Amino acid sequence: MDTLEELIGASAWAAGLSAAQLARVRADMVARQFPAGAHVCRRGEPAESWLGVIDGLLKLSSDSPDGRTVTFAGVPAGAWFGEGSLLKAEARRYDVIALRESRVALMPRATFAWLLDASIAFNRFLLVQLNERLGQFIGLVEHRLLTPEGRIARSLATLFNAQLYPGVGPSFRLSQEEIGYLSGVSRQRANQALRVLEQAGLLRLEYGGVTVMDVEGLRRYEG
DNA sequence: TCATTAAATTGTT
DNA sequence: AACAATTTAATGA
Repeated sequence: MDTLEELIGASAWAAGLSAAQLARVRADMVARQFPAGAHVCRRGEPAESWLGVIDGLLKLSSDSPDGRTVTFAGVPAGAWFGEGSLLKAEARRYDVIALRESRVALMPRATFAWLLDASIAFNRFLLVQLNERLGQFIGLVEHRLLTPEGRIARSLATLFNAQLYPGVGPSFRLSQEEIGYLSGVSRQRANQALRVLEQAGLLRLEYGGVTVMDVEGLRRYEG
């Protein structure tokens, strides 16, 4: 995607809005560009907006006290996130970092709150979104118990969640280094594990990307 | 269109 | 972490 307008057009929640509602949403939102490695949000910051990814790839992560980085989720283009902190009026619970150069759309909290009151379609969208995320986080609990193959399979399966990330097709531009960041393994180990998964017929590796052949297989993979 | 070069990514230790 | 090999993208003749 190239523009804020395109992102809105591709978003399920926008389809249910009236022309007038859409007009206000468009007027209130802004887009910002972040270079690779930059913080989009910092943990502990007050959450002032709902975020959508126009282009690029973000990760939601947190640094534990002992210095280890735990990644909760990768967020590809077309996805929206951050509703949890807005709904509870609390500080951001995680860091948001651009894994590659990315463009992000920001909806001010006031607009978000207004949509919540004004649109049933918007509420429905958030309900599904929150439910899908709950599923993701339940899966996260056992993430550390899995082999590197299992972790990567799990991370990819969540990234190819059609409900949360409608912009992600079967083949996706994603380097092995990025897969490593999302899965919590080194690039070297990611490279090794990815080829095991390819041998198992679950995905196909290409230069600079992957094609997922069997999402369910990845989700169920136990290594 | 082809050749050259730089940058990105992968494969391996 | 470092290094070599491979692929892609960009450039200019």
